[in-house]
Amino acid sequence: MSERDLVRTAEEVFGWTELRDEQLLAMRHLLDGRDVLVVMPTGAGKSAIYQVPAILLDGPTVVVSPLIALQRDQVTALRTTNAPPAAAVNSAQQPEANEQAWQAFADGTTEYLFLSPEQLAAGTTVERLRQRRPSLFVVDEAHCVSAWGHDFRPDYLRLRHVIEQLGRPVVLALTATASSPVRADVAEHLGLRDPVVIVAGFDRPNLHLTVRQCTDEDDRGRAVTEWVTERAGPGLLYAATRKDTERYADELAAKGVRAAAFHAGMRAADRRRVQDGFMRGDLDVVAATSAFGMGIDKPDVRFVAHAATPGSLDAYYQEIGRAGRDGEPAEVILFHRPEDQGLQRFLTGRKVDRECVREVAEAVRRSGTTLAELTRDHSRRKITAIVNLLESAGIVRTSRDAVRYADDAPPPDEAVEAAAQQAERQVRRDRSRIEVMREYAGTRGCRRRFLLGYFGQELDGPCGHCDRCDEGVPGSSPASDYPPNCSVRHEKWGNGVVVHHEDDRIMVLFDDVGYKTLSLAALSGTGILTVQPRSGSSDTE
DNA sequence: CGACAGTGTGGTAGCACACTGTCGGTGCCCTACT
Repeated sequence: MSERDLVRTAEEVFGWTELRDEQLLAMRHLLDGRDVLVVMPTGAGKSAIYQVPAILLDGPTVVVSPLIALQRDQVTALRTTNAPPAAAVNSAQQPEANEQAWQAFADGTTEYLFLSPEQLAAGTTVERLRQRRPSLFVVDEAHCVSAWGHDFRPDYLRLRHVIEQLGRPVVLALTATASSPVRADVAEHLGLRDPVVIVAGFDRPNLHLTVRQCTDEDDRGRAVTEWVTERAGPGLLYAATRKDTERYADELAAKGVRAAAFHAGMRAADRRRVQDGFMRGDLDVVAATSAFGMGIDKPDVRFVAHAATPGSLDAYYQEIGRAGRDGEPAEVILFHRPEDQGLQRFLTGRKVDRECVREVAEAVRRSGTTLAELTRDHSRRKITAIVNLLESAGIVRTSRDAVRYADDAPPPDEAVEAAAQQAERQVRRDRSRIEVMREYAGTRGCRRRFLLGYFGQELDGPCGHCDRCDEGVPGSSPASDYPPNCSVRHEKWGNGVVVHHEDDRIMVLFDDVGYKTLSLAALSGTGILTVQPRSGSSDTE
């Protein structure tokens, strides 16, 4: 099969006369049987990347998507084309509708089957998929593997086993944002084999970036309300807590702004009404927690303001990426307080219950067991998190529902220690990502260069379109012994990669301890940090 | 870790201040209740 087949199918079936280079490249690799990780903004045509090859590959395509609403949208969109039938199986449908979908899938009528990751927890689901030997396995919003996997969304972490059980179809992972460690997480958790990584569209030159420092909470509240009130919408205001979203929505409404709150604690009907109102243009501003936005593709969002600092630049980039999709100018502003880190530290600071880890490890070692068996005395979430932890520390192996002790694993006493260390490493990495947000807020250089550097994309000069550039930042990047993207080794922190440099300091991502900022003056002539020879990379950016 | 609400303390009036406790984000699924 050739590029011509792809182009012809795209036109005849979907009516697309033009494909972007990156889309075509990804499609070609899929047809060649390579696993592919695609990082592109929403609206850049990620869905097309599996929709077209799915038709040319022999066998159905399974799409795992985290939100039922997204699945519905995709199925509806496919029905407006000449593509073969698509179906979804999820809890929002009547059992009869699900059974019908399975029947059509078993008959071979269905080409695209959409599932939520939780559906795959049932052994019968995997068995039904296996019988049709899917040729393509798609994971949408793949960053959820990294962002949510550890306790909130454990089923995402089991995807790799499902993929194995299905006889390793070609895997396509799709995400709108992923810094290099998140990319590595995605590849690892999904068990991708030597994936082709395709990154496109990170730089969004029409977004003007600003950070405003706030001294106390009242000061910030006033500044945020005032700033938003002065702007013409539509716009998004992200806050840290549900209560804050409601407070801001009320305050804005009192000033005549058509504003509404949005968070996961609201009734489904209210959420729907807010979302539809915003899409239609009946609302100027939605004040939301991070619950708002996944799958939202409104082209004319004119600003994204943050009344609190998110826990990582990945999350921040994802949220600001909802501004200015139409390419017209849009404003992005962060109202920063160092105290925001308190909440983020709390949210990442889950403590390991060593006693419970020991119980689980011993139970598994005695006889091997199942998740269901283990969750009798504790919550499923807690047990799944512990099993995930033990697995990532190499103590236990899981397959489908069964858990067994690894042959080469140490006894439970040592295992608990290893698991605790693994968890601490995770916390250190999460916390270092919080630090990066502070660095971004405090950087004296060009904001866009900082942002893109974090995602591994270099910007030659200052962007000329952020608050720092408006103030006149130092011209070009200073010559450095540690250029961006170079591999380094630190005496204490081990191996890492330089992700950002300013005139007097650099930021390095270390494999073990996460992001660290180092003063160049303190490093000078000490040999603490040495440049390592470069290894190959398949990234195309 | 920090914000905020509720309670306690000091010195003898209402109020300022300190201390204590609680809460804080993302979605599916299944079951029990209206």
